[in-house]
Order: sequence, then C-alpha cells, then structure tokens
Amino acid sequence: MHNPALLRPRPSAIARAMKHALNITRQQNFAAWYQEVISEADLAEESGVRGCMVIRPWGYGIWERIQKLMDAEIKKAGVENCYFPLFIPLSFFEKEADHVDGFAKEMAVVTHHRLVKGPKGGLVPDPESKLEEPLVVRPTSETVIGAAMSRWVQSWRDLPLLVNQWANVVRWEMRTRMFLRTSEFLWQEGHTAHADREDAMAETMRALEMYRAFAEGPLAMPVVAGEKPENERFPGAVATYSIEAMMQDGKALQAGTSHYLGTGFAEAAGIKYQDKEGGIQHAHTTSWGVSTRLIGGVIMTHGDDDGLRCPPQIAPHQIVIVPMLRDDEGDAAVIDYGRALAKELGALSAFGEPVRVLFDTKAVKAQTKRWNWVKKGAPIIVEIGPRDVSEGKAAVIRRDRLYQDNGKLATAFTPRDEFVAQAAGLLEEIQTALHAEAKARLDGAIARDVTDLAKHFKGSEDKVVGWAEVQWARPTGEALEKIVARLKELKLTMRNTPIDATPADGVCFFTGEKAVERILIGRTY
RNA sequence: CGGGGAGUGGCGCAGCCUGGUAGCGCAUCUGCUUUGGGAGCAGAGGGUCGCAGGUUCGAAUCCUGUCUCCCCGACCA
Repeated sequence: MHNPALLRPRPSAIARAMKHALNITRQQNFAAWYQEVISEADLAEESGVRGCMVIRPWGYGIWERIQKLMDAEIKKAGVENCYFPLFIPLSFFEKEADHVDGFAKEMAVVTHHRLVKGPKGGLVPDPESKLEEPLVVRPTSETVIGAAMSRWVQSWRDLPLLVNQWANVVRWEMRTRMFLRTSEFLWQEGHTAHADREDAMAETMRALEMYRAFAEGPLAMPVVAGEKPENERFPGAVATYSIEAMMQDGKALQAGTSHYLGTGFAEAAGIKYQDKEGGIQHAHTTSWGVSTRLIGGVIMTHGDDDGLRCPPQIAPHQIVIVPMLRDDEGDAAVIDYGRALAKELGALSAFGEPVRVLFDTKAVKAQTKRWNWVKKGAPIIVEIGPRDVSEGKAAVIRRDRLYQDNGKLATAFTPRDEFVAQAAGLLEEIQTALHAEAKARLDGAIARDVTDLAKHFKGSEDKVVGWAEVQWARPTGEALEKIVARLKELKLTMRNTPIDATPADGVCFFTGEKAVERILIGRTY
C-alpha cells in the first residue's frame, strides 16, 4: 500500500491537463510507474493475502481475450482441454528428483481438513483431522498428468497424447510483483506424450512457435525465441525453450516456456507403451505454458505515461464511445446518435472478429470518462456531443497517438460515416503500430559488439541498456557455474540462445574456446 | 528468510515523541452555476485508527505478538 514514490502531491487538474494522466512517468521510476498503471487502469489490486491479487474486470477481460485466442491456437494443433485436481499428493513429487528439488522451496501444503475452536478463541486446524499424506497445492501439473497418462497410454496407437488445461497454480515466491510473479497465478499448461524424441521435440518447438507468434501477433509484443541455458532449465527438463520480451526499462521478461522432458517424467510416472515391434518403451513428454504474466509484459511493453495502451486484439473494448451529456433536453439526441454509431461499429469486423464497442453511458462526467479510458488503454476513444450530432461528426482519439506535437490531444473530428468506414482498418493499424514501435525498441537495444559486460551494463539501473548478444561455447558443469556466478555479480543472467541467430563464427566470450552459438545476456524480472 | 520503511473514512496523508475516545486533501452525496484537456461554489454523509494481547482511571498514541504492503538483499521454470 504505502509507496514512497507515490507520495508526491497530486498535480492540480489544470497542471495535469497539460501533462499526463499518471502522476509518475516511466523515466522517474519505472517500478512505481508500473504499479500506478495497474492501479489507475483498474487492472488489479492487492487482496490482503500475501502475494495474491484481485484481477479486476478490465484486467480479467484482457486475460479472457488472451485465453480465447490462445485456446483456439492450442485446439488448432490438435490438443484437447481437460482439468486435473488442484491438490497433488506429496508423494507424486518425490518420484522425480530434479523436479521436487526445483519446487520444494515454494510449495503450499495442505495438512488438515477441519477447523475447531482454538484455546484462545478463533479457529485452528483440528489435530484430529491431520491428513495421512499432505496434499500440495499444484505449482505445475506434470506429476498428476503424468499419472493419468500412465493409465491412458498403453499402445503406440495412443500416441501422441496431447492435453492442455487452463488453471491456477500456486508458487510460494519470496518476493512478488503484480502479474509478474504472484503466489497464485492463472495459466495454461500443455502436456503431451510422444513415441519418440523426434516427435516430442517437434511438439516442443511447435508450442514455442505458437507462443512466439502469439506474442508478436495479438499481444504486439516482440520476443526472441530460443533455448534456455542448462542452469535455467525447468526442473526435470532435458531442454527448456522460452520467448523473452524486452520491457521498456531494458529488462527481460520470460513470457512463455516450452520444455522437452525426455523420458524422465515418463519413467517416474510409468508412462509406457508397446511399440509396433511388441517392445515396451517409455514415452517422451513435453510441457509448455503461458500465464497472466503476459499481462505484465503487455503493460511494460506498451504502457506510456498516460497508462496502458492495450493492443486492439486483446482489448476487452476496442472502441469506447463517450457521450458528452449536459443533463438537458439535448441529451436524448446525443444518446440516440451514440447508440446508432455503436450499433454500426459493432457490425464491423476486425482481425476476423466482430468489433467490440462500448457505448459508455455511465453517469460520470465525459472528461473523467475520457481519461479513465485513456488510462485503461482503450485503443480508440470516440467522443460525441451536441456539436457532433448537428455536424454529423465524431471526435476520434487514437490511444497509441494521444498527442499532437504541440502537446494537445490529437482529437480528430471526423465525419461519422468516414470514421465508420475507417474504424476496422484503424484498429488493425494501431495493432501494427504498437508492434512496430516495440520491435524497433527491441532491435535497437541488443548490442552485438560488447567486449566488457561490466562496462556495457554500468548504470543500467537508471538508463535503458537492453541486452547483449555474445558468442559462446555452451560450456557445462563447473565452467558454466563460473560464468553464472560472474554474471550474477553484475546482476545479469543468460536469457536464451536465439534460434534464428546467425551461426557462431568466433570464440566463446567467456572461455575463449570455439563458439557454437550466440546467447543473450541481460537483466531480468 | 535477513535489513529498512509503512498500515488512521473509498484513495493519499497529518496526529503518535510529550496517552485524555480523531483531523486534512481528493473522492462520494445534494443543490445551483458550468461543460469538447480531468469544472466552481455551498451544504451533507462516512472512520474508533491492520489484527490480537498487555500497561493505564483512560490507548491511534506506550509495550509484546501477529498479518499485509513497499524498498534492498537472498530466492525465483
């Protein structure tokens, strides 16, 4: 709640009118700005439960858009949805050593099933109700789904087995940040089982590409897809791939992961099948997921000093019409005009879907509503007043280009029919423009000529430095640990080895050996 | 989990040191005047001070415990 960065006096309405809708700029304090966007755009708020947030309708509406579009992609790949229990027997985790090591430190555990009045009043767990085997609140579902797969898979004919679930998971993180790292978060987790490595790897890469395309498309968020170095792998995975997005402060955000799990989980859970020759084989499994963290990524990719700029494809309302009402007899005409406009716009189609229009008739002053929608990031805000009714116009504001060069709002008074004719195209243009802007920032902030990491990243707390791409020999074991430790001193981490990077042609940045690939280095969330 | 800061009407804060049953701004409600860059004036409603104990005639204020939030660190597929 208390945040020193928010203590500055709120500027007067007049002063604000000439500046921005938020009280903190990205420049002043990026972390405080991020929190202010979440609060001012009504995306989410504190819940009173450690690390858990209440996702408000505008924030959840964005998540629903993400779900809808992603779910269609998942189904397109032949993956079926299902649902597994929230509670996982502790013993399930003990079957895969690396997996349990990775998650043991952050698991919520259910040990009792009943409350009784405590000696000092209040309710306490009833000692009599202690569970024989504690239940873990799922941090991820490889183990339970693996158990089911062992029942479902008997023959090579049962493979590949492709399932997904939309669910919540809990990871007891030490330090939480809204959307980026919450104790409980919403996600989708895909789990697949295959006959061999080749097929499982193909699925792993398919999911990775699905995420890459989704980030670059609906989210307008450019990312780099690549493989995580060994030390950053998912516990129990043979290979982990990620998409990494760059936030406006230059830090990396891991925005989605896809794992090739080899046969480790299949061995632990007993996922075996009889092959065409009659032999018994372990299946090769994969898992992949994206979460509500994507929303944090969207905020830090597209937000500006006036709040969120929501990409049209995931905006719950793409066009918001705000009537300028005066509580007089002229209001009826404005309402009629707005309603008709909303209906016409709603009949349009953009991105292959009906355009989502809100005619905002809430009894709030028009100017206030305008700034509220600016902060929420509605892609197009249309104001209509008596003047527009008589002139047959609409006052159109593009959220991605709010201001003119002179600092005034870039409101375009457009003939109504002309606007209707342009609206769908305008939404698509805004989507493209947001992506282009972020893409240019990403491309411009990857340095490929770095010779001294400390020097390159010096002062990156205050200014945007971005990432460095260096060549390396992909060392393992102790050699890798030394590199990780060295980077850690500089608060740096290895992000991934981009799959579309130009082949290595030099020596390893760290060891001087012949390099085999390129890897990205940067600060991270 | 370690160090630091903070919890007082919906939001942001003052009061606490030097105990005597709460105050300000914004927001809200009503009225009037306004209205295309977050309106003005007038009036009104709303809190027992995170929670639980303790000290005291008396606690927002002092003491203990606890929960939650923020910053730094450790941690983090």
